Amino acid sequence: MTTIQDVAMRAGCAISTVSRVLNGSPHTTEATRVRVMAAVDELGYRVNTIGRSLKTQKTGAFGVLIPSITNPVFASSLGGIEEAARTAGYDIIVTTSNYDPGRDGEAVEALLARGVEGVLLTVTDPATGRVADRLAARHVPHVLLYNQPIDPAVAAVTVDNRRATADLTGEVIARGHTDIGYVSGVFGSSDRARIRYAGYCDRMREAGLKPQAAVEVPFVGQDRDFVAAVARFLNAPTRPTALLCSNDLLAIRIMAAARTLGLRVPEDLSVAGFDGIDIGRMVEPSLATILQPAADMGRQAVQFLFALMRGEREPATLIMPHTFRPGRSLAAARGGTIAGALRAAPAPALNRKTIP
Amino acid sequence: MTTIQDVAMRAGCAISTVSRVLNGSPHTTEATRVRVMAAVDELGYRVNTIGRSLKTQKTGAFGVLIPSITNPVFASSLGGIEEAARTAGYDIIVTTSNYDPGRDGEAVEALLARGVEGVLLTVTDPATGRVADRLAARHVPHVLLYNQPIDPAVAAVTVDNRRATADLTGEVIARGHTDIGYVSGVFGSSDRARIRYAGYCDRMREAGLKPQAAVEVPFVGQDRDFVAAVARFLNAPTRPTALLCSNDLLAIRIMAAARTLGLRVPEDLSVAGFDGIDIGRMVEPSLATILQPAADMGRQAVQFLFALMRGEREPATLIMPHTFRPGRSLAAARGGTIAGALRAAPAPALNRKTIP
DNA sequence: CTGTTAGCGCCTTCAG
DNA sequence: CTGAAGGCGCTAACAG
Repeated sequence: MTTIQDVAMRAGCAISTVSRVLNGSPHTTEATRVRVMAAVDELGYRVNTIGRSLKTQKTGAFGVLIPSITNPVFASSLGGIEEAARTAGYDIIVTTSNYDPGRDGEAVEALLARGVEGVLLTVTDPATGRVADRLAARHVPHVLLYNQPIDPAVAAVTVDNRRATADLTGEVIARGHTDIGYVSGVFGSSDRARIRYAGYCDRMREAGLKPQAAVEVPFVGQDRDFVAAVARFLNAPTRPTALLCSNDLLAIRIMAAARTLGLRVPEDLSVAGFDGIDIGRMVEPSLATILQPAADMGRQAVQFLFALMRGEREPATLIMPHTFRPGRSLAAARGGTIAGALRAAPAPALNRKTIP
Repeated sequence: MTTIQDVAMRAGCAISTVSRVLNGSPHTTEATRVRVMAAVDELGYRVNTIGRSLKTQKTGAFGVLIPSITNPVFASSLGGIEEAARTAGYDIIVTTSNYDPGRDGEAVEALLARGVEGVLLTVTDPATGRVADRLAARHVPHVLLYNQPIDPAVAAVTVDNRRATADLTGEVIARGHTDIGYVSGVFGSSDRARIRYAGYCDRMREAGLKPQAAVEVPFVGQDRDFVAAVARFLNAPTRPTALLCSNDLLAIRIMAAARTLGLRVPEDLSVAGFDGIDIGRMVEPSLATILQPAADMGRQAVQFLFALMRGEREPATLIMPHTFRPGRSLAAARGGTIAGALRAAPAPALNRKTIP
């Protein structure tokens, strides 16, 4: 490894001079600058970031904590984050919690020990986890992403999940549906799921309709178990004509499960999601959903974090715009009655072969 | 910030003693151990990784370079990598090249400057990029992921892309297709695409069929442009009855485009992909593809990297098993002639509205 | 404008 | 078994 010392010797000057040249200090002669750069080239020298960090207390890196990398919505935001970070010359250290509240805490500790200058996080639940508090206690700038902070003093970039789901519910109602169900991931592992459900309830009541109890399905797990779980309520006599899902991945899985159960989407069941992942536009039928600007939210969160680090901004909640993206999965209600839908679907016969 | 010094004072001992306790050195009394740990707890002390790194020359982090985070196949492998790294107490620094060969080099430099102990990379093209050489020159352990190394002395974890595509082509041929096309991303930005195409050619020739020229479509870009590009060859009188795509994402986009053009999959056109991303099982029709164990490949690459770092293994190419995953997108050829397929699809009429 | 010097937080011989 | 001291690579006063 070649150090700044080697460069200094080669260039015939002091290490401080080399340091100045490298950091573009104004007080330096063109001649020495050239000499130093030449030495740098010849020796193939590259600053040792870690030596620098020890001195400056800056690591040029920040941490990112998300529930999962394989959910496209987080992958998208991570893509935006990575791009914005790289552009600013920052590195990112990526960790996942896999929706495990306990791991949120561990992950943040690890990030802190590594000396990240800031943290971007999507926690399992800001209400119970309180990881943001630990960050605040140690004066490490941080921005919540997707989460809706409990404490307004913590910075966040999100969409108005409640309003967005209310809007989406409105779209479903506008298509003549009155019997609208709600399926979500486990509430305990996602504040978004809870908030979105509240938005659904808002709009249902507003329209004089009765919000139905949310069906929580374990999101991760084997395909077979999932289909079985879904079958349990899709085959019930109370099956709704339209189903809102707390996120797109869930919606897409539900559509696949429905197909397995012999139900046609949207003829027998309309489905809508939330997130606006790309894949939703390519599936058949295309998925109606709420589009949140994931990549852009990631970029914005990075900018916000930098502003926080520079002390240029105070924590605040930044609400990004959401839009309704129509899709063939959401159609007008036919007849609009449960009876009609049930008649159309030969449910019982097909179920037996999929439910153990 | 509380340092090891503070702990030493609080515990009434020397810094070195604290260090020994923290690092589990055997030469230490139970009594002092307890005293030190108490001090650590009371002060909420956490080792400063960067101070330690400077001394030990170990950062406890390795770098990951992939083309894109938003392609599910890379997201999956990244998920596996992250998990394996975390389990081993390592952090990962993630960078992307966005399929830009120039950025491969930059990214590796940045990783090196940060002092990563190793690097996992999927480069744009190992033939032209030669980034692995730079890593080797600086004695930084590294493992190629997905890439097929030119130089057998560089470690790699991949599947046998050529053989796998040959297998897939065999499945298509077995279903009665003889007119089989190949679509891929730009060859210049993916060695996999080239190698897979070669596998297709192998099997076609073996079956006495004429391999068709690969159609390279720019993978990134607007939806409209993509459909237009695809329309150009899907509407040609020479349209094949089956289409092999160099990866799943491309295949799924092609299926969506085909639908837009009024073609039915698989009735008018069979489609197969490569990668085995989850979404492929949920789309309608489900996508026939080659499944490569992405997450597991990521994990294996991490293990390989660790072995390399410990000097326990020599570089080698680790070939992971691939499997054919059937899907409804690939059906038996009907009649098996171009004419039949053309008759079935009302192509010309529908095209005009999608091609500018 | 440039060189000297003192650490940043930690680990690790080397004495005691 | 424990303490003292040097130094990892670098930056930032402070002199010159």
